[in-house]
Formats: sequence, C-alpha cells, structure tokens
Amino acid sequence: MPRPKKSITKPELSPLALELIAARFRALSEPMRLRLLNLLMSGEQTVGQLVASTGSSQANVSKHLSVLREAGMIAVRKEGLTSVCFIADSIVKELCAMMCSRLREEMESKVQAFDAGI
Amino acid sequence: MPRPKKSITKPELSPLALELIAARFRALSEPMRLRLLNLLMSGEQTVGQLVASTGSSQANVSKHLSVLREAGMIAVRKEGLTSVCFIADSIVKELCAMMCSRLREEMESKVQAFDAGI
DNA sequence: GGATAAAATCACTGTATCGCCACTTAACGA
DNA sequence: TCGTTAAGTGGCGATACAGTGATTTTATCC
Repeated sequence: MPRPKKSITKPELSPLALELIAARFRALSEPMRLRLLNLLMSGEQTVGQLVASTGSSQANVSKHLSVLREAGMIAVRKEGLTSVCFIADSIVKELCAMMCSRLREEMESKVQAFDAGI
Repeated sequence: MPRPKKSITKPELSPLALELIAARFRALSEPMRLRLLNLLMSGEQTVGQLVASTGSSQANVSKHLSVLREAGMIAVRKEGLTSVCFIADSIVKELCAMMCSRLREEMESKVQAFDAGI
C-alpha cells in the first residue's frame, strides 16, 4: 500500500487554516453583527451612532464590534472621545452581497415552484 | 407619518433576512464542516467515506452533514444502504476560495511586514 | 484636579452547540 | 423473517457565546 490514508486527491487544509477560515465565517454568523456591517456599508459611524441605530445596549454593540475588529473586517479610528468604525475588508461587502442574492434566488425559485402547483 | 424610525439611508435588512444570512455563514463557521465541504470539492462521497477520511465518529459526521444539508449547501442521494453527498450550491466553492485567498494575502503581507523589520 | 461623556471590560445567566455514546431506523441479502 | 450494515437520532457533559447590568478606562472640558 502506497499510503495508509487519504490523499488520493488534494492536500487537505491544515487544522490551522480550517480554524482561521471558520473564525471569519463565525464573525459573520450573527444577525447583530451583520446588522452592524450593513449599517457601516453606508459609511463610517461612531459606536454611539451604531448603538442608537440598533437599539441594542452599548456593551453588546461594543462586544460585537470587537469581534468584527479581531476578524479584521472593520477598523476603528479614535477621534477624541468617540470611536469611528468603518469597514476594513472589502471582502465583507462581496460576501454579504453574494449571500443576499443567493437567498433571493432561492426564495424566488420557491415562489415559482409554489405558483406552478405546490 | 410615513415611518417613525430610521431610513435616512438604506432600507435595513429585515430580521428574517438577517437570520437567514447568518444561518448560512454559521454553517460555514465550524472547522469540521469546512473539512467535509473541502473533501466534497473533489467530488461526491458517501457518508462512510467521509467518516473514514475525517477520522471522526459517524454520529458527528452525520450531524454536521445534516447542518450543511439544511443550509442548502450539500444534497444527498440515496443508493441502497449508502448515502452519497455532493455540493449542491456552487456558492460554497466561491466563498471558501475567497476566504482562503484573502487569508493568504493577509498572511503574506504580515510576513512582508515582519521581514521589513518587525 | 474634578466632573463628565464615550467606549471598553468584567461578572453573570441563559441558551446553543460540539463531540461522544447508545439506540433506532432503513435497506439489503440469506 | 432474521441478521447485517449504513446512516440518522436522542441524551449527556462540557464548552462557547449572546445579552444585561455594573464597573473601569480613556479623553475632554471646567
């Protein structure tokens, strides 16, 4: 036997790579964080503005923002007392746009199937 | 009054849309699931093959596969006793490829920064 | 320095989820 | 029908994470 396991095909991703990729997707896996990112799509905002827009608590927003920051998706610029947040990774917009359009397609095809006779 | 709140800018995503998008990213947010998807990139595989390739328990693999199935990312075709899994949504490959290349870029830029003098 | 305001952090609770074990279900062959 | 095998499912313990309230840090103004 040439090799006792795997690798007839591709070289399989390393555990580290898998964890890093998973971590990035995980940052996008919470509605509140998607909401924050969506708000930041229109332009940079202070933490206070995000708190007001979302209606969530300041602590909660701050925690979610730090998750997004550690994932490299947003960055923060300090201006006196306030912190201004902005999207730091253009991939965010692409990924979300892709997911949105994909979901829309699926829903529309379901509507079509429904209209066509359940 | 037209609407009491928000909407100076964009129409903000609905809670349902946010949850649906988050759910799809959540499906991609676990290393084991990414591993399964990566294995399926090379072509369809039976559950048993995936269990053997990953070295994880059959129950665990089965559960992760059902998560991926509910997220619409894979589909399953029954052939006698065995279930054959395959990627059902081409977006999966795009998303993962995008994340991978993005991470690679970041790492390389860090290496450069390191080489340039910490 | 002291007061104030913005944001981050800590401590805590409830909930979700991973991985494992055991059991059940489904499909085939003798 | 019975036995076997592939896969799905339920229960359990441990861990992770969202949201809240209270506290601390950081920077500004008086």
